Amino acid sequence: MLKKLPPREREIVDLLYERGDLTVAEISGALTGQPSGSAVRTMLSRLEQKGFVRRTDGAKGHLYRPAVADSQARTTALKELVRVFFGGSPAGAATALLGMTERLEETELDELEALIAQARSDRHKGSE
Amino acid sequence: MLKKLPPREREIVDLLYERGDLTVAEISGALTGQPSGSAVRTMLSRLEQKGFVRRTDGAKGHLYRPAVADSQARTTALKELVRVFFGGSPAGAATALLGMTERLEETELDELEALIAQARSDRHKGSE
DNA sequence: TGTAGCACGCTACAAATGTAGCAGCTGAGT
DNA sequence: ACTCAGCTGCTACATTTGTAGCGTGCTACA
Repeated sequence: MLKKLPPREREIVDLLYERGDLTVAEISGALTGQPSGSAVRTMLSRLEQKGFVRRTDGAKGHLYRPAVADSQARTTALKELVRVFFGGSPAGAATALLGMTERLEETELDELEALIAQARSDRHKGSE
Repeated sequence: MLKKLPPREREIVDLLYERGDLTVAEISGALTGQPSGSAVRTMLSRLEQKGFVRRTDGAKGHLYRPAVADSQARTTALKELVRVFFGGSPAGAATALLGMTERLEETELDELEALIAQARSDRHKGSE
């Protein structure tokens, strides 16, 4: 799990989830304090060792990406956050999310309402 | 920010957000691997030093709690997670949240719909 | 075909982290 | 008053993290 990673390694993995495949140079440039390529390479080796990132041979050098699929990582992270900060209530988290947003697209609102409608029907069909 | 904390310290702070005020013994008992009270005390001292936790004198020993208010910590964590895993789209995260849930309470669904309705009206009032 | 980049993998090392041992203080029971 | 139990704050120390320096190999191009 990502929580077990030290700060800098976590920062790198987060960056990879955010931006996708990146080279050492790109990572080093994006990290706070712009550490040397050497430093970043060491981190990446350790992350690879631990199984958090995978490497590909690209034209301009190696490319790195998270080893765990985005979708799975998202779900895990979300669950964890919900447990810690929202007493395990996804609805509470969703509420906070909605309240937090400055501006939502109309289509997004539609989509959410559809989701809610579906949750309602699932609920009635499920039991009780 | 919480992301800068090493794994074990992060684990402690998360626990405090999850459970509220705790004693050293309670923390030590709840952590993975049940580290000694000594170890936990050291961590807590460091966390206090760094300004992440605050201490209170309770009857059965010191009580520890997060220094940053829950509401603020929640928002920060949520924003971060949305940025890293959902391309900065809160609606996307909310969708994932809804889809993830096994069962939602009727009242929660109502609340969410109300939130959405309000977001709509805010949106129309705001501009365009 | 020499040489100026790049990018890479080691090696090294200071600082931070994770953990526990120990001695002291305080309150309750005898 | 004596002692035991529970907590506390140091101190110490092995391991892990974070960072950089080097020497090497491979292009591309003067």
